[in-house]
Amino acid sequence: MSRASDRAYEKIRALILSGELAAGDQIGEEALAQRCGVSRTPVRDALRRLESELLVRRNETQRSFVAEWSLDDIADSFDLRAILEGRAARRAAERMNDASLRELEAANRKLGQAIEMETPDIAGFVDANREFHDVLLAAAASPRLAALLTTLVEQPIVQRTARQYGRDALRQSYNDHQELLAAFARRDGAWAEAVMAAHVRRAFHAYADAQRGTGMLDKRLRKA
Amino acid sequence: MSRASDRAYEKIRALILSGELAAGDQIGEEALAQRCGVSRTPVRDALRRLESELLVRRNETQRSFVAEWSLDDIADSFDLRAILEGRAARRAAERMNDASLRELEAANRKLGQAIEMETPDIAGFVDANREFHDVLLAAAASPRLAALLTTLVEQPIVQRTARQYGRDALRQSYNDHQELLAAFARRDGAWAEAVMAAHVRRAFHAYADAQRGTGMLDKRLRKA
DNA sequence: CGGTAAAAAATTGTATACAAACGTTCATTC
DNA sequence: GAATGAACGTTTGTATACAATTTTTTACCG
Repeated sequence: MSRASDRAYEKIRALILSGELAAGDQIGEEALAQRCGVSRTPVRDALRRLESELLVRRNETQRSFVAEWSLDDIADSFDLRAILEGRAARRAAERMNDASLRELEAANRKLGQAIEMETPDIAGFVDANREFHDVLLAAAASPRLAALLTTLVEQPIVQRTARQYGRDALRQSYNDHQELLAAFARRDGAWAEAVMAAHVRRAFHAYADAQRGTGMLDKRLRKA
Repeated sequence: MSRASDRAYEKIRALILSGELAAGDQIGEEALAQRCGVSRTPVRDALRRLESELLVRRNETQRSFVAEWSLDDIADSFDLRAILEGRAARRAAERMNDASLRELEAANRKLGQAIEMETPDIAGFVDANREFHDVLLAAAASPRLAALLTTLVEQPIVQRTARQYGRDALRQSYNDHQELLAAFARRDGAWAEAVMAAHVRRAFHAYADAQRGTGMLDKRLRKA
């Protein structure tokens, strides 16, 4: 998409994920347009996108609000990710070729290096992790699966999760990926699916535990 | 959404699904605006929605084309539906309450009546079928699952599939639903999931067989 | 006071004008 | 004749004005 539209999307998304726009807040198009330095037209585009990603919700009369994610919502989201990423892993295993396999190995080597530094390089970890999952998704060769996962996987949540990880948890992620590689090398779809499902579910509990600790969860839906 | 925007959406969607806009055709915003009797603004909204439903594709330079669905694409779509509707059935079974159960029974009674008329009432069948699946989806209590399935289930494809069904296939659908009801009554999520997955996969093969028969499939992607 | 209705303010939807990007054609050069 | 590029027409992106709708305020009546 185009410049102004993208800028608005990124900016609004950042405002929401940083908490500057709090869950439940009403968001007016005009106000956002000024904050982003563009007109309402690209802001409307951006809001549509964010709505389809469930970061923004609209009430029955078309007003927009920052979506409120309860623990149930987050559980719901991870639940679907576990299924769909599991299926992606299965399909990838069944279709794996040597070139993709080498890319995945390289990505996980990078991931391994990031976590074994004196102090773990979380940015490097997240980066390598995304690369791994992207190559995997491409190997799964399902445009719809890719589209669904893209809207489902909130990179900021991945980041927050990763930042909660201690070195042990980071190593476990590395090991999961290594096991996935083994499953891929053997073209064992069922194995890959099971490993991936466990991988995502573990991430969910890490995230939920951390959130419970910080008391960051939304208490209750307000009237919109 | 609002009047002009909805009108454009419905109209364009109808043009695509009826084949008046053929797969691979480029679609200009201005031309569509005139055909729909609205300005480009609501047409752009509509195109965004259709793009997210994968009925419209955009090339790297933002021109829009009617998406081309190969048999692989249709298989991909049904594959995801089988997984997600299966998961919905499982969740519904685990959360089933008496009120929803009675609604589902009523919907399937209606479905049964529609297919047992002298000549089967396909419209009635499709209607009751949608009602059944809607209640089920509500009972599954997963907003994300609901959102994903809504974009995935192309009602026109459901309709085309149903029109291909003979009375036997229609009765099999009825029986599947009855079995789902039994699984729901026992709160047996695994049973419900398995029945639903089979139900959707059967629908896929019915659709694919019919398409192969009519030679309606897109041969190959053209250059965009 | 409490409640209702009308008016005012705020917000979103649509149309239109113009700007930017893209694709095509045609002339020029080698 | 093939390749390059400049000019033109087409298509999409953005801003803005105005229309339609919704929310809030205010004034009035019971």
